[in-house]
Amino acid sequence: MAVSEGLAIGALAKRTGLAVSAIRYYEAQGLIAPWRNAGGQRRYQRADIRRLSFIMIAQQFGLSLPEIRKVLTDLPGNRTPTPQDWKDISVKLRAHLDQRIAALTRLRDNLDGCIGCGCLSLPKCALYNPDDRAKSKGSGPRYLMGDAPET
Amino acid sequence: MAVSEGLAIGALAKRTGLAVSAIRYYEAQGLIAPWRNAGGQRRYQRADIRRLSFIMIAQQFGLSLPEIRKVLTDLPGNRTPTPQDWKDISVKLRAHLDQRIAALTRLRDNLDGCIGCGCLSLPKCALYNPDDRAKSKGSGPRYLMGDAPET
DNA sequence: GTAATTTCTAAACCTCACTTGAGGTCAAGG
DNA sequence: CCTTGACCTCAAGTGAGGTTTAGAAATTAC
Repeated sequence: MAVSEGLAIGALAKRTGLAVSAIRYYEAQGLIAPWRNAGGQRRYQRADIRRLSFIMIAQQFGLSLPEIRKVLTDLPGNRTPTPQDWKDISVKLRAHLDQRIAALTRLRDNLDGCIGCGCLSLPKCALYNPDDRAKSKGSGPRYLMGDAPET
Repeated sequence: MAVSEGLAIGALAKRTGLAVSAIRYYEAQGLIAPWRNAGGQRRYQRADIRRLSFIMIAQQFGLSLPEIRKVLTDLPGNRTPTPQDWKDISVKLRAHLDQRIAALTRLRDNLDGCIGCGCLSLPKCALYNPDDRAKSKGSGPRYLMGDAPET
């Protein structure tokens, strides 16, 4: 057993905590690219542990798999990320996360306004914030009130 | 035309900005309960405008439809919510939202730690936060790293 | 040299929050 | 009365992010 024949998918799954099926799914989505051994089984580099960890973290940050793929493939030559690459990516993620926090905080403040004023008419309050929603889910027009005709 | 024959579904849709299909879907999910007129068509109360607005807002706050149903059916007697009811509900939503903001903020701070230390090993950093994720999606075990054996 | 374990593929299935389509009925205006 | 538009039901489709299943082949452990 040569030292560097790579990890089998099950080993990688144990290392990352992901399901084997999920790793194969990520491959189908173009997020990771193992090679095959003589028997046709997938083999992974050590760096792929980090790659998968990054995927999980980025998901927590609210990125979709296509978005994550873009971040990863934007690396020059689609290389295995260097330490500096990870730093750069992290900075981008931070911006993403800051945005989400800001959006939620705005939402909370608006709700506070509603509670405070006791107007009871939630829909007439400050919660006219189509942006976060309209973009967040892909399908169908879902704008948030905003045009109640003269009652 | 008697004054209080209620709103038809299309009128309600215009008032709320929701699609007609969405309103019917909410009914199927037990979130709203119109009555039927002689011809079998749905008729809604005025209060249902508020009910739907509430549903949309709660969704922005990250509640699923089953969760929203629970909030609504927890009202004593499943009555049409009073002003005080809406206030109480809003307070609960605020708590929910505060939690999410706190979780994201924690996440961001942890990421900052990773960037700062330049350790490059994101998975070994402070991002061991299975909670938000493990509960957020219903199916399958998905814990977040945490057990990389002696590499 | 078996036996047990892993891995392989492909396709089907799952949840969530809806939308769309087919085929048919109801309500309102002229 | 007749048309038009709104409404009805039920089934199936969508997209994200996977899991499950089944049968076969490869690998590992004893």
